[in-house]
Amino acid sequence: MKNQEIARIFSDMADLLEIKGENPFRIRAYRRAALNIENLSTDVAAASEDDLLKIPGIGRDLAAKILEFCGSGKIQAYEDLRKEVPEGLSLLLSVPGLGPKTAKLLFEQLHVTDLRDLERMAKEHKLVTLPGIKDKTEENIIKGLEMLKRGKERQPLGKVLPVAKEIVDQMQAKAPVNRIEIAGSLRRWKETVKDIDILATSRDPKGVMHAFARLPQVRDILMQGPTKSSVILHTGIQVDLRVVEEESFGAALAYFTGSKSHNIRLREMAVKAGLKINEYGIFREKDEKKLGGEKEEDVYRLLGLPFIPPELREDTGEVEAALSGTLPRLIELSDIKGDLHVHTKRSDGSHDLEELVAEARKRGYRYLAITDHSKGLGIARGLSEEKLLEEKREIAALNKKLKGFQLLAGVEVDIRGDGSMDFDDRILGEMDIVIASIHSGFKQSKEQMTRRLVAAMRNPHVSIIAHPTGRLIGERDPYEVDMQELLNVAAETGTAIEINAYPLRLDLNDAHARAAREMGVRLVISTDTHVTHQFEYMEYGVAIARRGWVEKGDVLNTLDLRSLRKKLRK
DNA sequence: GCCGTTTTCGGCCCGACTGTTTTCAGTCG
Repeated sequence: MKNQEIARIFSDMADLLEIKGENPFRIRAYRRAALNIENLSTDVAAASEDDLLKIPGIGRDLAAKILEFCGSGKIQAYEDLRKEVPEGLSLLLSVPGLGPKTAKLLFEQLHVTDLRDLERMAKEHKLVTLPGIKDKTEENIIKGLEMLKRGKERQPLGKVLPVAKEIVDQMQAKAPVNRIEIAGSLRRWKETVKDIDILATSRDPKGVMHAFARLPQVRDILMQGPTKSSVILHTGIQVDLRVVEEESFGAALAYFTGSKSHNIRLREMAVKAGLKINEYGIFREKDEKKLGGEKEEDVYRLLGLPFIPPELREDTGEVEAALSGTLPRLIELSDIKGDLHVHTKRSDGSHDLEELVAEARKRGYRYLAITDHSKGLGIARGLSEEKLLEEKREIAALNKKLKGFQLLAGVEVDIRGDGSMDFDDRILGEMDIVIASIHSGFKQSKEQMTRRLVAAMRNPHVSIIAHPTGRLIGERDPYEVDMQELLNVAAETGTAIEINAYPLRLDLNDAHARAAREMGVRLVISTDTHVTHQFEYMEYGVAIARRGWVEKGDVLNTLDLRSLRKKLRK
């Protein structure tokens, strides 16, 4: 997919245009286009001009630039811009608190062209010679540079969400808050997040701000006003807290949940309808009369829209779908009837069958697939043929004792480097469920990787492909795979693709899940549990599915056991 | 640069906080 490259170029172009002091609306058009392309579920390289024009925020000009890039590998306008604005200057924008105006000023007056120049000048106390810059601004730039060095990149959802929940708990205990909720990209369950956004209501906003700044996790206070504060935690993550009145809570929650581009769409619609939306409510334009805002639903209702769930609010077609009454009925955690990817201590898990069954029943599940690793995966104590069949017999014996719950005897069979399966068909044919996945040869070419996965899907015994790109968010990049081809063959062969709910995997990701669904590919959501508390990760998997517009009917492990067994056979 | 049951030209979301300012520009979300 060329999408990410093109998105990055458009976003870079926006930065360069901003430094040049271009028309802000033109800049916004580039940013919006970048965002929409980044979140697109289909490959722009395969799109015609007509297809491109259907993408929100893409008009004649940007469509031509995309086609130019797909044809020649570059965009002339971008190359020209880069010649005009010195390399490194757009990097200045990555310094928190330093924007395009200051960058331009620094370049024109002091000939600063990169971060090293900037740091040297700031430390030599030269920045204060510029108009509008005094000691405090210079200090803030030095601080911003330090923050940048410490790294402020996006962090995985699974690491940040528990931190956010802990802060909410502490605030509830220590601060005079009434309601308090996590908002922002965490509430949208984005797979990585840049910061934590929290919204609260209180009769004593100052008291809330005071308590917030004194939380033990706080390393640094970035700003603190009467209703809004930002801090940095010792872990380096930024937390923004906003306090509003009770009667504005819904409007503020909508505003603070974003995404930014979704909000802009709503506000544009509001303007056209003679309304105004801000974080305090929804107002009639002519007389400023407040029409609503206590509940989040008010915002959508007054625009004539059904409620749009937070996971969909990315401006990737959800507003259009809401307008035409075609929003999906998203899958919910309670729809999940069982987990189809679980390890025992026979391979690299920590529990025996009875312990896993007890934990699954506690969650209201009706079935569980036991899928230990295959023999070739020595590092995970993969099972030999004999051990696997022994486990199968044990499962059969246990099943006889269980009421209203069944175990499926399965295996997570390794797809070898040459595309062959780590067990032969005779063994695989014995199992209730066969998951195939890749654990080695991550560096192979896209063609080789795709060939391995396609070979697995064409095996009549393989019902599911697990974690199909092998990524670990923030730790290991996805391996190269032709996703379009993978999904084509999945649809053709009836092989289900897994959304792995382990928070560092979340693979399929949201965009791929959406593409899969549109192509009629069967999905499963599984936790890959090795230790029982990991069953909880199901909510992450369901969230990613929801971000991919996935409905209950798209997911096999929402079925009862009978129907599931039928669908697992090809 | 995009977009259109107000417009093919002339609009384009809205507000908090900071610092350097006597009323506002810059930055951020």
